[in-house]
Amino acid sequence: MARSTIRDISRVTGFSVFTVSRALGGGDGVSEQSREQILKAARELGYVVNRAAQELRRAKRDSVAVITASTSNSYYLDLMDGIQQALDPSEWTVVIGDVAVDGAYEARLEARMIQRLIESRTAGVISALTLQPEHTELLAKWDIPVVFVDSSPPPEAAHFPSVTTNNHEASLMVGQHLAEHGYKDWLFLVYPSKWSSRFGRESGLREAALHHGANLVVLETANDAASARETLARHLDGREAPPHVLIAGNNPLLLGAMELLRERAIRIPADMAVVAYDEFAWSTLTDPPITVLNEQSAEIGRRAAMMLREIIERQEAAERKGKPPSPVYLPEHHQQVPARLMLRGSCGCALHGGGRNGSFQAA
Amino acid sequence: MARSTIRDISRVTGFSVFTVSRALGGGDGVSEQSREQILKAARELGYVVNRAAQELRRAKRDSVAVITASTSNSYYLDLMDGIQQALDPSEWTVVIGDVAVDGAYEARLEARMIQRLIESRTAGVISALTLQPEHTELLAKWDIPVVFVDSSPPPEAAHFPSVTTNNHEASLMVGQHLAEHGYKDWLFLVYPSKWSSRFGRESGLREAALHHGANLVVLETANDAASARETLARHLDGREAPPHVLIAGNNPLLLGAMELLRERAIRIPADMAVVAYDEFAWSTLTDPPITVLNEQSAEIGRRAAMMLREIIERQEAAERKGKPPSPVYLPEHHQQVPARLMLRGSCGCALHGGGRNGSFQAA
DNA sequence: ATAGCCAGCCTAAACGTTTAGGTAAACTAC
DNA sequence: GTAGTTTACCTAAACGTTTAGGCTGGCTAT
Repeated sequence: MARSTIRDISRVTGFSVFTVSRALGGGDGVSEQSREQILKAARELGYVVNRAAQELRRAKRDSVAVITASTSNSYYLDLMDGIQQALDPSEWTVVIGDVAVDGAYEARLEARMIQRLIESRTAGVISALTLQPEHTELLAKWDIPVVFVDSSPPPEAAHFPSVTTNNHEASLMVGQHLAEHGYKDWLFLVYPSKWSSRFGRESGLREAALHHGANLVVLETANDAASARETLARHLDGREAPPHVLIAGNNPLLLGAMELLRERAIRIPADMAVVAYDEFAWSTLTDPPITVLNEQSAEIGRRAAMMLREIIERQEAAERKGKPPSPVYLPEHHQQVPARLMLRGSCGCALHGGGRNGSFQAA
Repeated sequence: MARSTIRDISRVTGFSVFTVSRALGGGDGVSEQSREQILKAARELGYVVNRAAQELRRAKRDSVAVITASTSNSYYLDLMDGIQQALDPSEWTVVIGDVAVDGAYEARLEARMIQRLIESRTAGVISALTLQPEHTELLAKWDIPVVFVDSSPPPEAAHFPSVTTNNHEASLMVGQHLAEHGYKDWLFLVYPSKWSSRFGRESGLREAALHHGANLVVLETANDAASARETLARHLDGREAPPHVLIAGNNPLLLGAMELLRERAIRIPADMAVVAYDEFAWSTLTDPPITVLNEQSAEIGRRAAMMLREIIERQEAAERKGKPPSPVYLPEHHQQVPARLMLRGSCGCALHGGGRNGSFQAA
């Protein structure tokens, strides 16, 4: 087959390479008649533009990367949905870069991913985890804007934009509800602080525990279901009775915990109540249905994507005017999205029917 | 900041552009001493290769695309895992191309995706759905190899490689089990035949129903949870009693069905048994735990990726020898992976404890 | 001492686009 | 009828790499 180039079309039609490029690109300076003739020839030759050549020549870059670790977390599916919604696929290419292997974060992969993104001159990055300081620095050096979602920028780059859940608030809400149930002995099973949402979640729970006179134990585990299960098992082995309530820091940890509780026949909520961060598809169908904090991750994704798009467009405008091409980050580029507590059976609430999906929303 | 190029390094070090390229690329023809000097300069300048320029110049392409629709199907997470395992990330870039919006397949997106893959001269494609004939033709024209997973090639391209579950076999196994329970009235809730795994699944159930003297109703729905719920609701409204057993064609359909059954307070398995295709993380924790057919999608992904890699390597070798660069597909490039039936409560089996994960495997 | 070879480096041409800058002819305004 | 503008097109130079081919000067084998 003939991998045809613009030059081939030029040869066939008799037009210059310039005219062909213009005709294909939809620019003006070509008569309608010539354009049609050129397009026809292109179709017949099976021409497809060579993106490498195109990107090399033009400054404009149109792909955006989303960096995540542990995509098995259903949180990210919604997040991606929101991002896709805000970035018209005919204009932007969204590539997702998972820096986890077997669900576990790997620093090595993060480095490789950043390198790759710079190599391909990515237009912008949405990161679902706090990147290592040297990597934000590198991206800044190459004028590639970054928006953090569900995570904060590293302290060295505090001015970088972010869209997060108001985790402290959300945890206060959780704590309030637990207190209403009368639970005094709380166990918070949580992932490492590599994922910065931990800080707000933990501080909120601490404040709530203090305020309501409850005892809070924080139990850290690696960020996957199997580790969560192991860690929780060891912890429960070391104490006489289970806590009043288990608070799972995210969806994979909840999964691991639930597997263990089922294995040990610990009844929920009779023996121990359970609440968790992260809404997920099966939450109403488990035994019992799980009370979760819904972060509206699709909304978070949508906002982050819009923010990034705006920053990139501003950057391009500045560049056209000959101004420095560094992205400009403003105070309004820090947004917080409120969360909602979805009440179901696992926290101890006795619910009759509930809404269409068997859930109530806390007032 | 200086977006430095090879030329800048050349200027700084005094070596020619050629030598710098060789030093960075790890080729020979450069003394160790010079190389170190060059690498040092590159590091100091913050040099990062421009991939567009690199790809333009060299023939070698190193990125592989996975085409899916409806990634929310947990099946695909495992599939991706398997693929990633087989393609060393330092050598290959795996990009995932979702051609669904809001979980629903869109032909428009498939066309755009194929276009994009050709534009960027992707080395190979793994497709989780039967591509449209004109698209396989287009990829063939550009000598881009394709391996189908969990789906067959279009009839026009029957010789294209594929790795699938032996769906017919698997359905016979399901049917056998349902017959053992004595169910005679089967309802198969299934996605459109755009996903070709439907054929084997349906034919197997038909054969089993015939053999065991059961009545099989096939109910088609769009491939997402919300549609499944609607479709099933309408179907149940139209009949006196629920069927003996509902067979959900995949994971999203199961989710939609379960939501409906819960809403209508149809007890499982007392009023109606449930079995489903696709293993998923929460299957043991639902109420009741779901009996599913486990297709071992990670294994399928691994095999497909290895197959694709081999085909690409063979293709490159042929090209180096001046032979035609078309990919060569062999008979052994059709593989089937057996499935396993995981027995849990929803089919009517009364299980005591089960294995560590509350499941038995059918003999 | 001569031929042959090799390591280490260079020059120059390619890869397939886009774009800056130009020209000739055809219109428009007066 | 002239000057100015617009339309439709062209030539040639980029973009940042890799690579084919060539040139040294020092080493080895005879």
